[in-house]
Amino acid sequence: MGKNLKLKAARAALDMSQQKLAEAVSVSRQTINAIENGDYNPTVNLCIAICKALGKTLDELFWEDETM
Amino acid sequence: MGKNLKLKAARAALDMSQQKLAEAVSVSRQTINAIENGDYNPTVNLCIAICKALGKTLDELFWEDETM
DNA sequence: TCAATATGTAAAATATACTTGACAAAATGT
DNA sequence: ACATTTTGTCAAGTATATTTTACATATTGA
Repeated sequence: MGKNLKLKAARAALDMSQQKLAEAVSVSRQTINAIENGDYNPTVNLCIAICKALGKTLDELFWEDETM
Repeated sequence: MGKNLKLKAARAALDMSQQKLAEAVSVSRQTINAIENGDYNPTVNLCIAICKALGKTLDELFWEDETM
C-alpha cells in the first residue's frame, strides 16, 4: 500500500499536526500516522470524519490512493 | 447507521444481485447485505472495490450516507 | 544549545470488519 | 401453484482495524 500524500498535504495546508487531527476525529495519533503511511486500510466512517475535519471529500483524499 | 440506498440503487441499475457484487469484489454476500443495510462500517478499500465494480466514485456512493 | 513538539515505529491487547454455514421469507418467472 | 433466485438475519469463528504504552529520531523555536 502506498502512502497517502493527499492526506498529508491537506493536513499540512491547515498547519495541523497528526496529533490535532487525531483528536479532531477521536482516534489515536498512531492511527493517523498509519493511514498516512499506508500501513492500513481505515474504515469509511473514519475517512469521512477525516475529510470533514480537513474540508475535503472522499474522492479528494481517498480515491485512487489505495492500492488494492 | 442508516441504509445505503445509493449503493442499492447503483447495483439495481446494473441488474446485479448482492451475490454477484460480492463475487466481483471478493467478499461474502452477507458483507454486501450488511453494508447496504447499514449494519456496519466497511473499510475504504472495500468501498473503492465496490465503486469500481459499479462504475461510481466514493463520493457518489459513500459520502453523506453514513451517520457518524 | 536546550527544551518542546512532531513524527516513525513496535508489541500486546481490544473492538469490530468479515467469513462460513444455515435457515426463513420475499420476490420473480413460468 | 411451483421452483428458483434474492434478500434478511443469526451465531460462532477468524482477520484486521484501532488503542495503549513506550521509545527513538527529527524538527522547530527560544
